[in-house]
Amino acid sequence: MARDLTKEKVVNKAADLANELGDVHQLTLKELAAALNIKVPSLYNHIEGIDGLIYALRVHTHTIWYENLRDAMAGKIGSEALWVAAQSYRSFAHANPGVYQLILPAAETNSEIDQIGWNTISLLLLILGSFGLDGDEALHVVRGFRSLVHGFVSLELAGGFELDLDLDQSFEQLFKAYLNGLNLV
Amino acid sequence: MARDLTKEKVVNKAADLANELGDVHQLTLKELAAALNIKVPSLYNHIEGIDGLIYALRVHTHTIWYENLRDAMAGKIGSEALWVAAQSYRSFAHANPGVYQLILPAAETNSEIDQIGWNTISLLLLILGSFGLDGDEALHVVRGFRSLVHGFVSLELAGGFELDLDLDQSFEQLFKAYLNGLNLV
DNA sequence: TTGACAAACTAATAATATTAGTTTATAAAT
DNA sequence: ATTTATAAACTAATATTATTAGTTTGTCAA
Repeated sequence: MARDLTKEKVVNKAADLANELGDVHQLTLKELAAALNIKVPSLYNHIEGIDGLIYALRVHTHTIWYENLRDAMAGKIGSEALWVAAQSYRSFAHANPGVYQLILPAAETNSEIDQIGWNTISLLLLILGSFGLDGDEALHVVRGFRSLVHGFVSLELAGGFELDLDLDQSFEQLFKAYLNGLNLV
Repeated sequence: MARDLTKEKVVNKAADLANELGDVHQLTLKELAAALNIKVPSLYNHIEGIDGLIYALRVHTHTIWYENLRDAMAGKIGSEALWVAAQSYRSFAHANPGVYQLILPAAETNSEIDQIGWNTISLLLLILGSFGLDGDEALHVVRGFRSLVHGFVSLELAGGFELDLDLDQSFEQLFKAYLNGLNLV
């Protein structure tokens, strides 16, 4: 039959559906196949079952995450670049609520995904270098940065901040306090 | 037959198995029933299917989380109390890697779980009050505290910090920098 | 001793994922 | 133009897990 369906289209559709559902693990092959107007077993021509789909979505998510950050930071320097990175990370999560969680490493480590993740971290190290931070010191700060942003964003997505209190303000205050505490203002 | 099996025992066993597996969503009723030496349908005498089990595990996790924090903070004041809270939170996650994620709110909000969660947050507000922090200012700081600790801990549990760089040191540095930035040292 | 009940059981059904084997449309080669 | 190879669809069958229905059995209290 050879329609014009490709693995990329399957993965993109899966990402869209996951984002609509708000959680990638609620997506079923049944629903994905229906959205593509094919039968479930036909999916296996493009992906290796549900595990293969999740793996492909991991790669997809890491890729757009990296590209997002890279583009947002282009031309920015110093603490402004770090703040832009934090905001871009958060926007990325808002735009991809269903697959966002896939940027957490999975049990099976893999060089392809590790590579993209490392590219992303390298972007951050580059900025820190412009502050004169390097070596272990910079690595500790990158861990701090990731923790703080990931923590805020995942609590936010899960609906963990219930009170009627401005989220943008909470985020900015957290981030600025951390930078301030590192004397990187 | 009326054996001495109770809902509490079922939930505790499920938590143990989830922690062994490292992820509560990998636990099956099949495995749980086998561990309790009963057949799968017999589980329904104690829990309402897998959704009911997860719900009960949510309550369980929130409860031990709260008790853990409360006990750790007893008698502590000021910034030491905050640091103890952060460490206790992290230890809690280490000891409960499989169910830890259940402290994130679920889609369906519920007064029972909300209540325990609120108790936990109240503990933190109490300490902040001793710094003279209250109102919206304190609530922003609680959000920051939760974000930072949750982010670090979930990245750590997922294996997100791959490099051979001391984790305790990264955590302490992140936390202290935040406090420092808030001028709460 | 009997009767009620809770909690176990077996058997059957449903939903999803996966595998096996078949058909068909397209595109290249004769 | 016809044939042939192949990729990608399909149907049918199987496996796994969860759930429901209906039955049996052990315990406790009347």
